[in-house]
Amino acid sequence: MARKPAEQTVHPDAIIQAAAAVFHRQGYHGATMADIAAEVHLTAGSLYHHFPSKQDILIAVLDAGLDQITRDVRAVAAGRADPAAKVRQIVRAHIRSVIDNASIAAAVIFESRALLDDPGVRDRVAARRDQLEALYRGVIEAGVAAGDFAPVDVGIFVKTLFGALNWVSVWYREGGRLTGEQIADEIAGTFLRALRPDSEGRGGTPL
Amino acid sequence: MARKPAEQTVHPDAIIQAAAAVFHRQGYHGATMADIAAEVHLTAGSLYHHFPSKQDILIAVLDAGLDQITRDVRAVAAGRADPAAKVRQIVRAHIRSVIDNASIAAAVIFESRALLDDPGVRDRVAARRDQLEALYRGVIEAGVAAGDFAPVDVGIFVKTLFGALNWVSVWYREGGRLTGEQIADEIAGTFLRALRPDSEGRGGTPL
DNA sequence: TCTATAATCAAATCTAGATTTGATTACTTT
DNA sequence: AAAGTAATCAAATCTAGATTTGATTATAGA
Repeated sequence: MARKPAEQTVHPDAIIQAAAAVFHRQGYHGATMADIAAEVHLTAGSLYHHFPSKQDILIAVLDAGLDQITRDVRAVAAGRADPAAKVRQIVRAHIRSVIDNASIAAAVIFESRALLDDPGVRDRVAARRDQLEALYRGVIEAGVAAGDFAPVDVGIFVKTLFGALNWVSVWYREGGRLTGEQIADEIAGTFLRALRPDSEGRGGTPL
Repeated sequence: MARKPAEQTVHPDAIIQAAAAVFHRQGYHGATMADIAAEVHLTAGSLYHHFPSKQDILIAVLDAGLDQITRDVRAVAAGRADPAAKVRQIVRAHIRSVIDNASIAAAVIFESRALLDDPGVRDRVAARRDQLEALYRGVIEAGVAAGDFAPVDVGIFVKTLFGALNWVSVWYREGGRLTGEQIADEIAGTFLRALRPDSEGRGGTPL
């Protein structure tokens, strides 16, 4: 009783998307292979033809999410806009990423913990996160060094920014009061104001 | 083969603490009743003498966490310091709460999702979160109304602040470069700078 | 067309782990 | 000290759900 020829063959990416959606809805542990399979009209067993295990599906989801955001942020960081513009662009990119791929982003943020046991995987994901954080740090440091930004504690500032941006995936709802763009601008504004050099300017090149 | 008389009788709070620690380490679903029991030198079955189910233990953990932070924040919000001082105090209280009870705080932030199914519980926890958020909102709104703060979008601002503060529980490590107090001050500083009324002051009572 | 391979499915395995059960013993009360 | 209650334990239940297994069939390539 087998079925489904070529046109119905499922692409791995479709499974990743489907899994992310189910993880988002029910959490990694709350998601069964059958749930994920149903999303792409397969049976649980068939998933093993595409991925060796449930955990590997999660890993694929996380990789996809980190790939995407890292690519976007890296592009901004590498550009030659001034620091303030870069911060604005990064915030936009981050939020766009969180909103456009809400499920995958949520997985990166909330489900990485599910891999806490496997040290190999855990470390790889952690490393990728650190790498992303480093991009942010670079931009802020450059701004501080140039005197464009107030002399904040860059480590704390970046983590603060990260938390605020990631948290968007917790509360953002399609069709809410503001668009993603507006939210991004509002948040970017908040952090850019926080970075304005002190008016009681002593030190740093004045604007 | 039973044991352990009075002195070894376990207080429910001890179980809550122990469970929070295990949840923190392994996540709710990754934590077994045996793990939690071991933490307080009991066997899995004995836990049922104190809590009707694993889920009820999680609920108790979440309640404890929300109780604590809500109490602290409410005290600040109700006080009559000026808005800026209140913001600083709230940030301190929130971070102290996150750091002093890292496990419980992490549970509130990350494991609430484990209750997504049970609508009754989910809604109750959500309501308590909203209630906490409302306290923050009130303080910011008062400051904006008084002209002490720039006219930010309060809804977004509060969520941004929330995200930043909660995220501390993700990265904070005992014995790190900065103390909790220092971290709180740095973060409070960031948000207070973001709230400074525009220097190009038009409208609002100048400082 | 014949054959190998890929993609599926239904049904069987297997296991971890939550919850129950039935003692057992310590403490408290009378 | 007898009786009742609270707190434990070890061992048994039970079930969900990940993973395996053994067919089955469509499509591609020879």
